[in-house]
Amino acid sequence: MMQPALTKNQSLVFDVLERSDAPLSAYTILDKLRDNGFRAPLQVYRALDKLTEFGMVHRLESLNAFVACAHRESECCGAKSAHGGHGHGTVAFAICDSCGHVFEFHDHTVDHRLDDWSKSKGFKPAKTTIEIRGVCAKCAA
Amino acid sequence: MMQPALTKNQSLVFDVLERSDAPLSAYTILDKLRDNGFRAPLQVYRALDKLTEFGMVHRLESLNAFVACAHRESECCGAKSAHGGHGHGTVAFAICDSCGHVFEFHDHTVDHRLDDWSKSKGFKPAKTTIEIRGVCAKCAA
DNA sequence: ATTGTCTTGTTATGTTATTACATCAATTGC
DNA sequence: GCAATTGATGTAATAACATAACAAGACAAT
Ligand SMILES: [Zn+2]
Ligand SMILES: [Zn+2]
Ligand SMILES: [Zn+2]
Ligand SMILES: [Zn+2]
Repeated sequence: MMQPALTKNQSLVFDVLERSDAPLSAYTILDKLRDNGFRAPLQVYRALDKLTEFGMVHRLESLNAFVACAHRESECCGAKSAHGGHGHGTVAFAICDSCGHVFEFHDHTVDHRLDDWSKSKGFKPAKTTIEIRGVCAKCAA
Repeated sequence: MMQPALTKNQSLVFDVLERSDAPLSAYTILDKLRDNGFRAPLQVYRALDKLTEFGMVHRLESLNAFVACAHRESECCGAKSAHGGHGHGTVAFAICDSCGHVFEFHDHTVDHRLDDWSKSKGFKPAKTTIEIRGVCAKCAA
């Protein structure tokens, strides 16, 4: 999917996420945007839905929170989605429970193994979630 | 962790989950146990916490729901937790969005790759979530 | 019996997400 | 120009998921 120019609300939500160094819940985003005219959760959820669809934002299922995509094209094997944009395949997250920092990475072997399992069972995967909760190097020190 | 005998509430919750062929939310479990004297969410959540701790129940993060463990010791490489009981390491789930059936499996290679990533970054993993949402063979047919 | 620990019951509250409906703006076809 | 369509927005109400706080009961160890 090619991503069109962002609407006003989408831009506001994305900017908030990009400036944050930890995942934010939809309601936290809402609070941060009250001064910009946001009054209801739906304004946030609608923007998040689109941004997620564009691949610019990821939802962290184990946290019920959202992060701006931190995928680095350069340090990646080149796994892309069929979509346009900077899209990517399955991505994994390591989430520090101490400082909240999220590391986004891609592992081709992991993808491949999960694909193999799916193929062997005739399971048709649509979306895969991989999240490692733990403590980052800095916080563990 | 060795698992002690289950308490009354823990048994009731576990039985409900074991009889179900799809994941159940805490509130659905609550409804099913009204006739057994359950009146409040906390009665369910407390039991679920313990059952999860014992490794008898898993929480599906992408669904906010719970399943009884379907781990087959026999078809497993032998990855065990340090705990007693039938404990296991990281397990993956394939969840059919059509019929709700959940396939629980373990892939040693995947575990190993994620461990490698953690080690390389000095990240200390505590709990890993792997969930594949899609459509099962039966439903895709 | 007293203490400590674990489980339970109950009420209230907090947090996350969606439904329903009205409105507004940009685009397309005539 | 002027419908008709489509997509974005605003607002209120509600649903769904989860925890805090406190009281009371069960049970074992001393
Ligand atoms: Zn990304
Ligand atoms: Zn950290
Ligand atoms: Zn299991
Ligand atoms: Zn199915």
